[in-house]
Formats: sequence, C-alpha cells, structure tokens
Amino acid sequence: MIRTLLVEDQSMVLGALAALLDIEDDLRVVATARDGREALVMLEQHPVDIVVTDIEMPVMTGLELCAAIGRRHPEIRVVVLTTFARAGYLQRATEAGAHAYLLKDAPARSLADAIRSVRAGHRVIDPQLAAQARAEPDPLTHRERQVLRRAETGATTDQIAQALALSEGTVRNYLSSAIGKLGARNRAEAAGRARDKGWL
Amino acid sequence: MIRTLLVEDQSMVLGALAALLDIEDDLRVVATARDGREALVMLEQHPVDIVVTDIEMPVMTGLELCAAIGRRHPEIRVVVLTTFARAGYLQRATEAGAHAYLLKDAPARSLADAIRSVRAGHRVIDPQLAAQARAEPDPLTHRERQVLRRAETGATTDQIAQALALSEGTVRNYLSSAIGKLGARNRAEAAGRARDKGWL
DNA sequence: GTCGCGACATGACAGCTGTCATGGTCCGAT
DNA sequence: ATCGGACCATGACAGCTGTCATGTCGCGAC
Repeated sequence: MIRTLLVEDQSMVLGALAALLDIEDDLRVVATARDGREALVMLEQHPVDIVVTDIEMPVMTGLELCAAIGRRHPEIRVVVLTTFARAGYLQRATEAGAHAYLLKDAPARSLADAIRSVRAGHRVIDPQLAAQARAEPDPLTHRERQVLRRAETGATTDQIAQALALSEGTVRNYLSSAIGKLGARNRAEAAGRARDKGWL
Repeated sequence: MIRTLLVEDQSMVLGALAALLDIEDDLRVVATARDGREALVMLEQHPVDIVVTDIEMPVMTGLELCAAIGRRHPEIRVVVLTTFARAGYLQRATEAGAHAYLLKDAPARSLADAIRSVRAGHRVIDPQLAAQARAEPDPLTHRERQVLRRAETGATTDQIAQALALSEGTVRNYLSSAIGKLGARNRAEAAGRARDKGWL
C-alpha cells in the first residue's frame, strides 16, 4: 500500500485527485494539504511514502516544500504535478530534489502510474521537457530576475529602485540586460517570455 | 440519474473530476470533452442534463460553449467551474446563460451539490461575487479592451496600431483612457487590474 | 596575482509613453 | 432634430524607457 500525501491549493481539485487515487487498490491518500506549510505539518503526523504536490500555492510553494522534504524527510519521494510545461520549473524542481514532474495535461491514469514508478525508485520526467531544460538554462542573474518580476506588475523603474534599494540607473541597466538576453523589445515582452519558460 | 458532460482541457483534472462525480449514486458522467467544440459534438451523441465546463480552454472557451448550448440545447443547464473569482467572468458567464458559477477553490462536494441544485431549477452563484459584479461593471469599451489586451503582451503602440488598423495616436488615446479608468499608472498595471477583475 | 563575472553606479541621448486639447463621424436614444 | 457616447484622428509636450559608454568593487576560479 503506497501511502500518499496530496498537496493542492484548490479544494475541489484536491478532492477530485484524492477520488482518482482511491480507485487504485495499491494506493492510499493518507492526508491532504492546501499549501507547503500545512503539508509539512501533515508529514509529522502521518507516515508517508510519496508526496504529490502542485507548484503554485500560497504560503509555501510546492518547490519550497520539495526542498524542505529533501532536508527533513529524505526517505519520502516527491511528485511535482503542475499545469506548466516550463523548462525553468523543471530545472528548479529537479534542483529541489523532485523525483517526478508531471503535467495536469497528462492522462488521468498517468498519476497513479507515476506514483508506482517513483515508489519503485524510478524518475518520471518527460524527456522532451528535460532536453529543453538542458538546452536552455536560465540566462537571468538573480538581480535581473528580481527587477523583471517587479516590472511585470507595472512598477516603474523608480519604484523598483526604491523597493530594491538600488539606483534608478542600475535598475535600467538590469532591465536592459534582461530584455537583451530574452530577445525582447521591452520589459513586458521580456517578462512574458521569462514567465513562459519558468524563469520568473 | 443526472446525466453530466464534463469539459476541461487538462486531462488529469478531467479524469479526477469524473472520478469525484462517479462516487455519487444519482450522478453519471456520460461523456467528457477537452474543449468547447468537442463538447458540442458530444452533445449531439449523448443525452445530457447538465454540462460542467471550465472557462479557459483552447479552440472554444467555456463561455462560448455556454452561449452555444443556450442557443442549440436550451433544455441543458450549464455549470461553469473555474479557478478565477473574477466578477467580469461571472458577468460574462451570466450573460452567456450559465446556471451556476463555481470555483475550483470550493470544497470538493460542492460540485455534486451544485449539479443537483441546478437540476432542480436553482441557480448557484456566490452572492458575494454576484454583488461585486453588480457593483463594478466593466468600464472598458470594446476598443480599449482590444488595445489593452495587446499591450499586455508587450506590443508597442505602433504594432497595436498596425494590427488593429488604427493610427498610433488613437491607440495612445485608448490606452490612456483605459489606464485612467482603471486607476493605474501605466499599461502594465492597467492590464493586470483588468485581468484580475475578468475584464480582459 | 590575474581574470572574469555579477553587482552597482553615473551620465548622455534617442525614442517611446502618456496626457491633454481639439475636432469630426456615426449611431442609438430621446 | 438633438444629444451623448464610442470611435477615430492630429498635434504638442513632459516624462519615462531603453541603450550605451564608462567605471568601481567584491569574489571565486585559475
């Protein structure tokens, strides 16, 4: 019996995924959580073999949870289940120690299959996405990412400068560099491309 | 036995929702579809009482599907199931003839409950979201929405002008007007606010 | 010790953005 | 017939954006 913790911030999707897995004879959803922090609490209370987690959640993201599990419960394996086929997310999931990276776009039965594979010691990662992640590493520096993230929301260069304790000219330099690296024509386009690739 | 068609572009979520509903004795998922167009084909082949549909799907959105069902199958009732608590989406769902507007953030069992309520002739819409939709109608004109949508992707005013067969000055006027209506400081912020409210 | 990169900064300049004033046309409501 | 709003346009101007040159500092690799 593979004991599984499900982590997903949308209650209905969480309940539905639990219903999907409960159909399987050899799998049992022993607990659920709506964010990474709640998940860590559940792990203190329930013996678990596999954690299935979404990425984008409030309080604590799935990737932060994955890293924390790697530190505190190295015997537990993590399946990341997300909407986004983004190489950058896969890079970060892999770095965080994930054993599988699954898309919600995959057939329903692939979730149970992936859980069994991971339990048996395999990694489950789409080879095409893995190749893309290798072919195109994140070109942004830490600061470029930070200023681009704020620019994406419409913050002006002056606002970004104040928020990050930088001069306005420095912010413009970072933005200009990021725009160039992404082959964009302005900050909006650059942010869109970075987000699409999971670099933001 | 309430016969239900499920429409959702993510296969795994589709399968999970089907598993969730199949637990109920009085509900049956008679077909599934991954976009609006496929759904209409299913409706020609299966007698259905209720359609449960996501909004954001390729090929044909859930709202377009809803409008088409209202025209072609007025006896079928539509439950919109979405991630977004956006008053603008609710407005458009209501205009398209939806009988329920549910969030994926609601408890899992509320989906079956909503299907039963709608089957019994009731509407299921969060009163708070409904009030918000009434209190804050979409302030954007059609053209303002069009130029803002393109600006959101990083298109320059010149590009938008060419794409929409307008002069650049006209585009700037529309953008400026939209920015003012949304109380934003630039196009990026305006687009973010409009999108958050479901007006884009 | 040297080199390269990231981080940070200043300054200059061209071009884009956003605002504003002004004005015309079309169409539906009154 | 009149009015108001949406749509469309031109022009002027202030300020923001993006590029580029130049430079310093810290740090890790060699």
